[in-house]
Amino acid sequence: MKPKEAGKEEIILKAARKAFTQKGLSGARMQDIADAAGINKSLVHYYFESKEKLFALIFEQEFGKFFSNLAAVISSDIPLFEKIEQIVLLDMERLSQFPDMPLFVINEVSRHPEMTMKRLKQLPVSDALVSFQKQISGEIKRGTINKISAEQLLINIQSLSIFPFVAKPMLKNVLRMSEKQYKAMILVRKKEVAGFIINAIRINVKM
Amino acid sequence: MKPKEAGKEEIILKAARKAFTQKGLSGARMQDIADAAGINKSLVHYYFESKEKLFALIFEQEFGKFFSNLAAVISSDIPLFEKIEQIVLLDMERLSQFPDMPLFVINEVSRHPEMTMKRLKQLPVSDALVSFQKQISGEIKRGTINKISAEQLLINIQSLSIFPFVAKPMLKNVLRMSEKQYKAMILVRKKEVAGFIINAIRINVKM
DNA sequence: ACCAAAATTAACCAAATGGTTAAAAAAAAA
DNA sequence: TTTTTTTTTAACCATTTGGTTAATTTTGGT
Repeated sequence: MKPKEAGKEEIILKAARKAFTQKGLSGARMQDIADAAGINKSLVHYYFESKEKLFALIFEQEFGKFFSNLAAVISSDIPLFEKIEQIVLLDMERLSQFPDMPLFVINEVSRHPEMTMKRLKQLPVSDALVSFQKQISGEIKRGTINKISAEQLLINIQSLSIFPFVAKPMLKNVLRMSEKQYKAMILVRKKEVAGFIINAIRINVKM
Repeated sequence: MKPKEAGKEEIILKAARKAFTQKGLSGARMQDIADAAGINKSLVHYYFESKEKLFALIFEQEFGKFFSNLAAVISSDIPLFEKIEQIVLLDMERLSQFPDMPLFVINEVSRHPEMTMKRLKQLPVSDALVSFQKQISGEIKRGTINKISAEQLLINIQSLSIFPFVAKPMLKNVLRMSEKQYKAMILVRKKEVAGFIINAIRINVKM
């Protein structure tokens, strides 16, 4: 019943994930991964062949997290403002759970754009954007929100959600925050970001 | 009058900057830098001693760009909405000029938070935030904007400005954008982001 | 108990890599 | 021109690193 014995593969993957997300592909060392997993380096190769293969595996997992459920929420059939709240909530939950995932994924995509194209192909985000655009155009016509494209709005939402996690050490240093203060700041964001976005696009009812 | 003969040091630095920003400290190769500069590898050491020293030099330069003028604008004595426009404009100009600077700096700060602490110490951003907070508190009391902390507002501004550059290849892939479309998207942002932020905090005058 | 298959390890290996050295070439000083 | 200093290079070197091999241990079936 110990948290141990999770299967060697799992243990190695866990160690590899930590190493790769922290130091990147070129910065991570197979020996370090083996040490962190408490096993011989050869065993890592025994299970995962090569560093590249292992990295690709980790990347695929992390990449999946990045967009999980996003397309579904974006194209779901709920009111716009509610939807914005949902997206932000989803993002924040995901990011709180995997704080160093986005920087890792962004780095890899930046360094090997071709390799990631494939995975992207089957991602329905771009399609979901179409229905999202329809909804937004409807609201604009109805005069409830200001003119904005679905693309720009989505980028704004993701920027406000993701950036504070990507730039965590930066923000902590520049704004002189302790870990506690940083977490508090994130908590405030969870509550305020959606409202911030909604305010930004909402047209106030004249009284 | 050719653009050549800019001094070997400059040439090396340029090649090093490209290598380090693209591949990171561990991913960049001294041999590649020498090749890109069209010189012998030993000459790189002759001028810059070690890889670490060279990297530190590049990092310092890039890091400087990240915050140049920011503190000054933040604590300047101009109306809030105007100031927001100024900050966004400053960010956008800077980022258009050095598109891969923020990801590079963020990565390095993430991987070596201690090392960067020093440079941060003398950065007056944190101080500038105090006067910025005063200005915001004033506006809130006057009932012109919604309640928000200077910290959160600044993070929002920087998120909306920086993230689209940090996540460029990501966005291009996910949203199926060509380089041309991406640039167009950035252009739109230059015009709209400040307004987006101002709308988000502004309290409409009742009629 | 015995044996075959799977798991695990220690010892190596070859290539890559940051760095050094000593000599040559170029530039500057005399 | 000669000498001295600076710049540049080719040849090495030591270490690191991803990966392999062969042997050992463990496991599971008979």
